[in-house]
Amino acid sequence: MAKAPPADKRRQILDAAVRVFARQGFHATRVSDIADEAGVAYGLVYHYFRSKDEVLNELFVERWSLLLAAIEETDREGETPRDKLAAVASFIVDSYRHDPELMKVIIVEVTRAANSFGRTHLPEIRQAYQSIAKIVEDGQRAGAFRDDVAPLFASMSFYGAIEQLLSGWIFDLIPASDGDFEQAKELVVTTICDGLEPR
Amino acid sequence: MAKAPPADKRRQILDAAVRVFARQGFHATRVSDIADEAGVAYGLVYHYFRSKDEVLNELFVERWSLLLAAIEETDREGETPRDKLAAVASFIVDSYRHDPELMKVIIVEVTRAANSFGRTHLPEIRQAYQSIAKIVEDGQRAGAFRDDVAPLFASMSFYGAIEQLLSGWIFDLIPASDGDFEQAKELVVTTICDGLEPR
DNA sequence: CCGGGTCGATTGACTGGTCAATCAGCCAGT
DNA sequence: ACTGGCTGATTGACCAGTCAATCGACCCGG
Repeated sequence: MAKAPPADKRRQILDAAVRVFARQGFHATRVSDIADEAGVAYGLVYHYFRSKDEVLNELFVERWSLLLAAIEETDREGETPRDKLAAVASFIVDSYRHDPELMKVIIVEVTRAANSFGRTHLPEIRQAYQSIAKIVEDGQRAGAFRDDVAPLFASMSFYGAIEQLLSGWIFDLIPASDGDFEQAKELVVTTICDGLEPR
Repeated sequence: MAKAPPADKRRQILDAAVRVFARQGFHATRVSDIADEAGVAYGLVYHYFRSKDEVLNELFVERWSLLLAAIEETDREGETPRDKLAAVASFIVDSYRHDPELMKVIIVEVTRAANSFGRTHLPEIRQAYQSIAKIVEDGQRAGAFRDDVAPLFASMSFYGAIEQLLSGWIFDLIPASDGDFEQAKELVVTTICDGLEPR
């Protein structure tokens, strides 16, 4: 059997945590729930992580750094500002489509929990808003967008609109077929960009 | 001293709870914190409320019913769909300007905590989205808005954009002068409405 | 080829601290 | 003296985090 499966218990614990956090919420899950879901002893969670918080931490940082990287790459490679915003919206929506449980945890327990857990990560979250704001600002400089709105405000609205749609899917408030995902992307980009067009 | 001040202890407790919840977050506040802040004995909180949850409950219901009423009145009295959406945006932003602590609690602890506490209130929250969606739908029927977007999606984006701006103010991510409040209202209404205009 | 030694991974019973909620009674006003 | 708003010490449950013990892979010397 060679080395056999290393079984990477650490990963196993993280994946289990996503499932349990998504199902019960962070506060309502006991560390033992994570261990049980992972099929692992209670203490092992503490072998790999300093605390329950650190598990969520790790999940957030892993995912959010991908988002930040994606936004910045988009900014570098994209053609028009509208294209860039469309790519960002697409990335976020597709992230949800690809792994709804993880995105649910990120959004519900971190991004939208800025008062409790999310407070620690405000800088990283802010970074995303600012990267998007930069896209808007460049668009203004290039004359593609009207320049009488603060880029950061536009960025917050844009991100907020997307996140609200994700919330709608997460809590079954709006339909979630493939067509719906595409329609949502288009809606957000169109409304924001048309609204930002020079008068 | 006549009847003296009835001192309405119940109200006193609710007001204190707003301050403490805003400062520390719902989970991090102990019932004794509320009692202390209200200058009242621990047990009295339980004289007026069945549980700590019920205190937050009460705060949310009080405020949210005002919002629902405002949206529906706007819908009845407003002229154009755009006017109606502008009035809704204005109401929400002014609610924050008038009582930031209360709005912080409502948003952070209920509206954006749909996984824990907010779950109970999903129906009422959903009701707001649907009332806004109705405004959009009427606009579509009247030919003021393009009709190839689901009204509920537009409604969610609209509300999400506003709520994100409130979050930005709550957590000091964006400037909050009177001018900023007005600019934000205008931004949200303009972008959403222009984006919804028939092509 | 075997005994035994090392060390990290793994286990789960246990502890300490935290709070929500209770309840037995106090006292001011009538 | 009775009633009901009011008091705050107490209790009981819960759970994050600790830790002492076991396991098992691998190595080394005889």
